[in-house]
Amino acid sequence: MELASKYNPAEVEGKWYQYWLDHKLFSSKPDGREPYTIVIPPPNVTGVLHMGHMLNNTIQDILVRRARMKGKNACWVPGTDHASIATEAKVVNKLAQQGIKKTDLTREEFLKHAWDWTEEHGGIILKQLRQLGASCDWDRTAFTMDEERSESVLKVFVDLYNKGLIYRGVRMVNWDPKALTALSDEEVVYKEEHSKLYYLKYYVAEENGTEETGAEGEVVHRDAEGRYYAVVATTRPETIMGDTAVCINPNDPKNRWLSGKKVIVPLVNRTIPVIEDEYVDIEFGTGCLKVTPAHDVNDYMLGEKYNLPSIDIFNDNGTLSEAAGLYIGMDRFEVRKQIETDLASANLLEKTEAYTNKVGFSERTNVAIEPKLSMQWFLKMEELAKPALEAVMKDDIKFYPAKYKNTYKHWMENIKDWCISRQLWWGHRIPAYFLPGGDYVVAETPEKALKLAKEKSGNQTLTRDDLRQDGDCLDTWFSSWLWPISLFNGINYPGNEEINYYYPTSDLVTGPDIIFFWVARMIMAGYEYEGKMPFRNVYFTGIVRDKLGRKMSKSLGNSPDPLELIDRFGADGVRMGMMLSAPAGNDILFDETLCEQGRNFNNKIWNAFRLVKGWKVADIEQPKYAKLAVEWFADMLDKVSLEIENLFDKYRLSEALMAIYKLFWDEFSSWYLEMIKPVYGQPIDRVTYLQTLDCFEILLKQLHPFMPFITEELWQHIDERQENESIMTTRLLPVNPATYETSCAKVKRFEEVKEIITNIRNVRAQKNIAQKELLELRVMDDNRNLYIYEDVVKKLGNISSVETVTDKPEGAASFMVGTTEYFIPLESMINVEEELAKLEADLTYQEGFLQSVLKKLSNEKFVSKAPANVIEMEHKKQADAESKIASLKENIAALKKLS
RNA sequence: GGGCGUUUAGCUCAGCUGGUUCAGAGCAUCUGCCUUACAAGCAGAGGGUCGGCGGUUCGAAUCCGUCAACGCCCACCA
Repeated sequence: MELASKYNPAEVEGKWYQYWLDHKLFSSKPDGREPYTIVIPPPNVTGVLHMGHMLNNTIQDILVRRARMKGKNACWVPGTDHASIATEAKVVNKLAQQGIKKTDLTREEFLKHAWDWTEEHGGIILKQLRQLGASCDWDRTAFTMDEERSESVLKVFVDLYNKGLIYRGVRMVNWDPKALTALSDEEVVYKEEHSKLYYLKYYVAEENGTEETGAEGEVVHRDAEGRYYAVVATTRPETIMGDTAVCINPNDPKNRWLSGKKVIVPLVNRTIPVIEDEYVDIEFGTGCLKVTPAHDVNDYMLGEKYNLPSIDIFNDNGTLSEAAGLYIGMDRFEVRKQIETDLASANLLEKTEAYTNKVGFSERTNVAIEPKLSMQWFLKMEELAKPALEAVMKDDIKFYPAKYKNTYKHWMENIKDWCISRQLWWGHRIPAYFLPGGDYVVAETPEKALKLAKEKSGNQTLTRDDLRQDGDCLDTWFSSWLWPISLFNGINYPGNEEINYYYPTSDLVTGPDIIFFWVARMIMAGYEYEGKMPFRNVYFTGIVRDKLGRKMSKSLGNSPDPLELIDRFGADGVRMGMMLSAPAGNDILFDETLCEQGRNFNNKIWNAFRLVKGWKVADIEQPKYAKLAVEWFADMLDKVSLEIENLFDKYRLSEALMAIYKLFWDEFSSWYLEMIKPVYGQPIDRVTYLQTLDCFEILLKQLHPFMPFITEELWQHIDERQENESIMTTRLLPVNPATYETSCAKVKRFEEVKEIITNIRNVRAQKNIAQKELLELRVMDDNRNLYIYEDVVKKLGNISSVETVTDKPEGAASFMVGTTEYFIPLESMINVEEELAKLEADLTYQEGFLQSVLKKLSNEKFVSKAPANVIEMEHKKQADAESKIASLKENIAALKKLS
């Protein structure tokens, strides 16, 4: 077989992916095996693959492929999310480009556009995942708005409503004036903004003068004409039209004089009361707070408490409404500028100050959130949260890394009701139907609703047309929180075979940014609807950043195109590049050189394979060095395999990969293959050859979860394979922990041999002696290891003979491994001075080391308090150092005689 | 404002319940090699006061306190 000297991923990746698909190797059906299930975090249906997906899905694929090879029935369920607000925004934009306004369309027309868009762009991302090698069971591909999922969502809504957990009411919500919808608290991101603090004058109304001023500590304002006024600090002067009170703290002496007064809203000239509440911070601004119940969450609370009127001065799109009386139709931020000038010219603006505050922005549309009173649907969370919190705290569900338990706990303990309605069209429409009188019923279908409506109203003549369905949609997360259940139809057909088999799923791999949006809610839904956790482990990935630590973003242009990376480095190379530096929960600083490293590794594997397969095989006796090598490597494989096992158990995937990387590159390629390599042109013995292929196969299996394509390609070439066979379906056999200790011991023993060889190479390098030139090796005393591995040392060191000596040879380079001394006779090639300097440096070090050990041992406290084994260790160090010093001194003396 | 986390080699990170010659790995760097598997490579080498200070201990990268820098999450100071 001829293989190119460089691995070409493009040639094999497509071929094998198709092969896997053709043979249904990703598909899963319930059977007698232990299930291993992952549900994909559904990407937005119209999304495009980015580096975050690459990381996330690579991890999932590694876990799934490994589980499959461990003999589990692995099922990775793919799908997409309708992403209500994001997709609707995209569709609105696209329509706008065609000159179509959403408001000009009926709901049905708009949804037609949205579905068209979804069909056109939807699922691209899933196709892209195939290039990465994702081993999803594609036959199970789902969509949060497909029939089964939609049905589940409505069922759950009705159920929660009937349980009294869903209610409808007018509340202060986060309003997105661009998307024209309410948002949940989680969809609001707070950013610091440099703005101004405006100090406004609120004149005291004439009718109730100010005669009782003058008390200690009061701060009273009067203008040139002697009129009294209060000063109110605000960051939002444009909301004064909605003011219905001014509030002071009853314990604030500065503002005592305002108690019981009425004041006049600037420009608006409305007279409003001064109320008192301890909510007001005495130290902030002037200690006077303007109260705008319709446009601030806290003011709303005050309004409720003191029964204040509420004036909604904004339209839904953030312009001022008729109710404002002024600036009608102007945008809120325009008004802020305008009103500043108007207030100033009316002499109602005392001053402004620079001020930095936090402003909420819509996560999706990035416009400033407007707190707004509106009628919305809410889900009560308190009861749902209890079992969900406990599950994580008790580690029934494990978080990796565990630090997110804290974050989770804090949120769950302070959970607020979830605003689940959105004023959007793209999504699951709320199954509430209004009767002509304003009453409503909640049911999964219009038919059921009609039946209920008749019962509720007692009016049997009602028809479908008399019922008006609520126009709102449900929050996207109201469907995704059911994902692990709805994918197996557990809501529609409780207790069906699939849900019983696959649920709870095994691992969830996702980003910590959606821990509340999604993870927490899935846990709640899991306990509510299945009585069980939705997954056993949650692996939180980090955020992919560029090498400067910046988030990858379109606007910065620092996000590489994943598909282009795959073209350049191969899917396996990119996968490896991502995994090499992605410990759970840590952000990964992505650098293309990581992919390069991945590609290089692929090439290394490729070439190692080329070497082995290039040998001629003969039925000759197995050389001793080869036999030793095979035995050693078997131990090495055992040792590392168990270590990898343990790392996987702890989800330390990048470390597991590194362990395999070193195993393959350093141990297998650099040591093992060099050991067994036959002399050029000579054949290899059959025994070693076959054993080497066995080792190679095990290595490929260990590598396969990380690098599926190249491992499949080479595995197919190891032997004659049947059509339908795949490395995917081979088993990764467990390591026997009982033999681990002995394997480790043997591996360690061989490390000494490696050290001897390295030292020989060093001598060659220093003396400029070519590898071809044969050398001799002398050992000071009987060394069992050397004796056992003599043939290996001879081969790799190119040593003609190894002899044990009792006297130090003269004119030889020397080195020590452990406490044993080795010599390489070189006669004339020895530079005495150089050699002396080296030995003396070593001697100085050893003496210093001995001193520190002796100091420790002469410390009475140490000797009396440290455990025996530690003291013993120190004694051994002492003895070793002393023996080294003795032989170094001898060598130095001998050398000096020579010079 | 509260909470959490991080700080170890030029870079990215390991280092679990203190104790092997414990200061590590990969990458990068440097030196020598185009040695017929691989220059996307081979053989070697150098490099860190473990963020600062203080404490506990026979012994601290590891435990405690404190300070500093950075990051993340939460929170109604207009």
